[in-house]
Amino acid sequence: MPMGVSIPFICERTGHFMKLSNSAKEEKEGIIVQAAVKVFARKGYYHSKIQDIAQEAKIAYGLFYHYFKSKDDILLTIFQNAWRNLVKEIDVIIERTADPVQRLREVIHYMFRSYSYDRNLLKVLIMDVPRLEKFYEKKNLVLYKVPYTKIAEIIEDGRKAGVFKQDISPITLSQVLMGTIDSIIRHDVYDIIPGKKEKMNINKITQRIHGILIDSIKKK
Amino acid sequence: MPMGVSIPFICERTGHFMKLSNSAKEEKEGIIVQAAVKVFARKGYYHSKIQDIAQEAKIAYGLFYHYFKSKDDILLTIFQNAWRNLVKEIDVIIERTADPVQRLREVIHYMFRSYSYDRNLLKVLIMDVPRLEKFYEKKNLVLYKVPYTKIAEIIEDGRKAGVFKQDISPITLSQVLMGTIDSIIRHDVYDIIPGKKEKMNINKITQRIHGILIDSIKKK
Amino acid sequence: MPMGVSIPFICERTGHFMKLSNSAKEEKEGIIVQAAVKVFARKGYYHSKIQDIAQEAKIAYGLFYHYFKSKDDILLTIFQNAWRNLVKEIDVIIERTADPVQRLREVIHYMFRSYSYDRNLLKVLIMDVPRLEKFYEKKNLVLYKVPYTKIAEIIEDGRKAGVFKQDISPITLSQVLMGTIDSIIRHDVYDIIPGKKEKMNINKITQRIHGILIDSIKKK
Amino acid sequence: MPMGVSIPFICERTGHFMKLSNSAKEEKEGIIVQAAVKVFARKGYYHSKIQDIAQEAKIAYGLFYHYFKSKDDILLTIFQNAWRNLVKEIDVIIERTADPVQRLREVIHYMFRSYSYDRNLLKVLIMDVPRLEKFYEKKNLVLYKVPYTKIAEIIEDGRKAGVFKQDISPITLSQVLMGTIDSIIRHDVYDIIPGKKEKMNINKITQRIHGILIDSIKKK
DNA sequence: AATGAATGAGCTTTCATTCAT
DNA sequence: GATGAATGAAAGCTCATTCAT
Repeated sequence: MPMGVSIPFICERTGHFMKLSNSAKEEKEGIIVQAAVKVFARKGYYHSKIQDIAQEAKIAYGLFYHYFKSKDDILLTIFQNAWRNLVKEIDVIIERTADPVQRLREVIHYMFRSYSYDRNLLKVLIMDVPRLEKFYEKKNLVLYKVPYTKIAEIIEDGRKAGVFKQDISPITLSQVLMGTIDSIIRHDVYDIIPGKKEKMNINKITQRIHGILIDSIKKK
Repeated sequence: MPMGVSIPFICERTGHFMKLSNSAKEEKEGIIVQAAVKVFARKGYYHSKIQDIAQEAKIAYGLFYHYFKSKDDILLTIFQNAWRNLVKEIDVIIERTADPVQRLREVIHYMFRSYSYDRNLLKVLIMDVPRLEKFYEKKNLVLYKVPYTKIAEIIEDGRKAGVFKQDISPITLSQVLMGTIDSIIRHDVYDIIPGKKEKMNINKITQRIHGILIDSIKKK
Repeated sequence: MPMGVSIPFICERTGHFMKLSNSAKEEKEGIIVQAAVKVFARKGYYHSKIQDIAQEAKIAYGLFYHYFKSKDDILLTIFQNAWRNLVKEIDVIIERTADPVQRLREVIHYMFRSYSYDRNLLKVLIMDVPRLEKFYEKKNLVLYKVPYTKIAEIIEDGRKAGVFKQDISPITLSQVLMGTIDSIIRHDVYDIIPGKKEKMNINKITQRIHGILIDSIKKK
Repeated sequence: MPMGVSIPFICERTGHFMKLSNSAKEEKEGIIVQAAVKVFARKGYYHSKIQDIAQEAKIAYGLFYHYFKSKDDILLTIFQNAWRNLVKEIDVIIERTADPVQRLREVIHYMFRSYSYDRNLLKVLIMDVPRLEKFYEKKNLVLYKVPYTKIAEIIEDGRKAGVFKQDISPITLSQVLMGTIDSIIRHDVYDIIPGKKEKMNINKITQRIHGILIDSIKKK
């Protein structure tokens, strides 16, 4: 399953991907993370200086190190926050919705909605996180795989319920879905660079992707 | 369409992605490029030093600059060579095969075959090229998009020929296909890190992906 | 005369090198100084952070600056306290004992006793104080030289009293004595690093050093 | 035995403590080492910047790292060169001179001569080397102890030959000698800081130290 | 073509010190 | 007194690139 990929990540409740915490400490942490996402997206991780992040966050750069151990550390934090939100949201969808067809639609819609909400974050997740050595530590890889597994489970549920065909491979289909979304977002991200471009039509793109997938797996 | 993506790139004739040139100059150039791919794949572009490449190629590091203008330059060269091979191969498939269903199978097979042949190159194309500023120069973006267009054309041909349904979006389906392949390879690349792992079963994975796609678009 | 050297410094009355003060302020000050000695001995002055000292003293690091002007300041304080104790103790010995031979024995014994009591302090005096710029201010150099002068006076007294030979150089002999003690302690300090090692036999080492010195200067 | 101490180190043949090598590489290395000694002596190891050394050596500071792995590395190199010269010189004296009394005189004289020749080096050895963590690696401690052992052997030889008293402790006397020299030089080094002061009278100081030592151990 | 010495901008990180609370 | 967030100067080290040989 592709990573750095079609990863929605906003928290639906807060509309934000960092916890808006009460404690001053966590609030400032959130400000710095937001700044980092912006800067990383704009210049790329390796071309971003701590100074850039500090300026964006309007803090002295020394303070960065009060909140994060290192540049790597904040990138990892970004990944973990985003991914945990994604996992949480899929869980919410599963709980709220019973129909597998509808579940998949909601997952797809959430992903595009999240991307649309903060393209920068997705760009960072796609482009920068996978080159981070620490990303490949077991703990992170385990987290990374959770959404892929959950989607496969949705499909498997549908198969058991007789809604989907019996001869499908849920895990492959999970990859097909995630890969497709990834591909679309990625392409969008690449084109974003020059700046122009109207925003993606979330409803339309969701409809289309969902249509293709369901077409391919729904019992007829 | 995802880039840095499911991009096969070996030249079927030579089994290699660099021209095996006659001139001594070009031969050495090829050796250095091969070394660079290996090093970039292992350490990532930003952690790779010219010295590392030189060592891998068994040359003095100063000599690197006789063959390439800069570190950026060689990464761009890698992208261009790979992509041109991909384009060429799709053209060959189109010329050799008329049936749209079969064409798509061959394209998919070629991509996985290429990946299987040199995982390092794919890893570099996926992970390093998209972070290179020069990649976003018009010339390169144009080249980058060609395979996506060509696959869309194959699908469009199939539609016109009445083999595929009429109400499909060829360009979206091209993205679905490329995204899926990307997703699978990417996942494989991530897992590669620890080292072990048996090679992907090319025929099986081709069959499965092709099956899903065709299932979704073929007239019944 | 070597500095940062064979300088005993405990106060015989209190068994401690800091005044055990009544005021709360001075008590906390003493705790911090003790912590600093420990940390400096372990990591060296330049590798010791205020934070380390604060942790060792179980205080917040900001509080350090309520008690000391700067990092330099506390090191200087350590030197001055230690040295004043040394001077005071030599005075006590001179007052209490008349025989020059015995006086020297007591001085030697006190020095090794002090070292044995707190190796850390000696290590700091030997290794860290002499690299402190402020140590070379006149005020401190004057203080530093006092013990050397006092020992030379003891020897000069013995010469005048006819106990020691007439053709000796008291100041040189003071250096011989201090240098010897310094040398032994220093060697001990270096070896201390790995951790093990039984404590120095104070009586034996005193006897030996005293024997050599007296042998060399006593009238026969 | 004190270290960072009374350590002569010039090579009598070349009048220099670095090998004056033929190879350009080693020559430049020597220049940088000389510069480092000068700078370390002037500002202390921790206050010396690589930039300072580079300026003193008239090189670009990046070049420093072509020749030395780190700042620590060059300090260790200084120690090792100096100490090897000291060992070598003691060997030469032992070979050239049979009489233990004379041998000791020559060792003492060599040490003061070396100090007189390059006070900076001694200052660095005394003040900076012992705070270097790597100095305490076994390899270096072994090297460090060699001169102390060799001097003890000279004394032991004299004892066996019946020139010195039978009831002496050669290793303690080695410490007495080295400690004394150390003490004198150290004191000199401290006073040097303000700048003035006439040079030490090598012959006179040698005579005096040698006299005290021999007085104490020679059979009468 | 080949070598590797030379250059120096650039970057992360550390940490003493200050200060608002 | 006590806390620790905030500041920013400082410094070690890296490494792409140039160039003399």
